[in-house]
Amino acid sequence: MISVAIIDDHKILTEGLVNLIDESGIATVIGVAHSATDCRLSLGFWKPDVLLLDVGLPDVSGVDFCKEVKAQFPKINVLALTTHNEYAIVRQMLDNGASGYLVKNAMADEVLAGIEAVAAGRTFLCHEIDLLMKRPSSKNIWLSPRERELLRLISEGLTNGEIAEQIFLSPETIKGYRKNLLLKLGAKNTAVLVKMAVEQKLI
Amino acid sequence: MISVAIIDDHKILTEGLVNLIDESGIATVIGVAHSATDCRLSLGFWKPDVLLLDVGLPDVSGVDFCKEVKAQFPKINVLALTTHNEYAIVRQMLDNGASGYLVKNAMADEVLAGIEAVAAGRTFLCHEIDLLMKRPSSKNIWLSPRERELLRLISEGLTNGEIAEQIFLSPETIKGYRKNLLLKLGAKNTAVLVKMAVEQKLI
DNA sequence: AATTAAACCCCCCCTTTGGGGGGTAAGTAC
DNA sequence: GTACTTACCCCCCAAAGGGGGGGTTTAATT
Repeated sequence: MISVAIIDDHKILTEGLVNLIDESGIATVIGVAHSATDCRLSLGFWKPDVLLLDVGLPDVSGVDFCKEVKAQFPKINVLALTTHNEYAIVRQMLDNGASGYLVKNAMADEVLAGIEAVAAGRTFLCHEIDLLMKRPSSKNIWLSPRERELLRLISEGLTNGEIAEQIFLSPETIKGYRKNLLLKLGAKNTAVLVKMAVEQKLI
Repeated sequence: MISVAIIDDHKILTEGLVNLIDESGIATVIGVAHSATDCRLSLGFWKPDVLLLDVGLPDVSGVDFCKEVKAQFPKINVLALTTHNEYAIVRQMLDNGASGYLVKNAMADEVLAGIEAVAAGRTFLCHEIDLLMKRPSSKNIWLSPRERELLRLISEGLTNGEIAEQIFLSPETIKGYRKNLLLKLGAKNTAVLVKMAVEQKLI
């Protein structure tokens, strides 16, 4: 029997999930938390095989929390369960050690299949995310850490000069990054750049 | 007994909701749809007292769908149930005829209280949204239709000249709107303006 | 009926920033 | 060895944005 812990702030959803999993016969829910803080207190005690993790937690980002969990309990297999279907989020979760990724409108059987797969040490992506990750790479934008930092500063409204001051570079270098970001994202100008950054959760 | 229809693409959530409502004794679920298209086909037949409506539907915006439903079936009381906690979304839903608004991490009893209230013709906001709507109005930004249109065009990367051409105004007028938007949203420049627009769902 | 508020529209001047076009070069990961 | 990241530099001009100044129409409040 696979032991599962759930962390999600949507109480109605977790209730449904507990039912679904407990009645499946393949797994059993040994704990539910509604925030990362709650979870931290109990996780070491629960020691679940699989952790169903929402990305939109109220207190910390699920992306960061995944990293934290994997660092502390490498044996726990994290299965992301979220509404986000953006490449950047999936990619970050997987990079941070998640074993699988489900979108919340997935079918119930995909949840069970995902739990089984990650418990067995395999990776699992639900159908929608599998398609997403296999798209032509031109649509799946990935930025270097430095580029993400620049994009964040640009989105906050800093000018090239202000950014240069803040990260100790020449304004000309910042300009270079800016050009590159526009090119990479295919954005016409800063407005589109920022829109894409927020919409695609690049920052 | 209050009759309730649910429209939400998160299948696990709807299952939980059906249980919750049916077991409450105050209401009964007479139909579930996973998209607006599905719902349109059945709504006239179901004729529910209350429609639990998700805003993030896969096919159309819940905001638009609410308007559509209220136009066709004014007697159905729409209760929004969604993850969005942005002022602009709540405001639009209420303007489009919704009787209540719940965020998805609300407690189960708030869902039932909401159903009871809107079925009785009252309006209902869950605690979190009630607080949100009562914030000092400086934090709850509301734009005129024209301003929203301008903001949309700016976010799409059009220059003042291009916008002027498209909506048959002088570029100077566009400039005026731009200034006003920056002032109204307290944004330093276009980058911040666009970021706020996307994050606060103003467009 | 008069006032007010808000949305809506237009014009001037001026400075800073953004963005298009070229480059170069070190470090490191595959 | 070659591809990627990070880092830096030049010129040029169109656009954004800060500061003024006008004005109309429409709806609500007094």
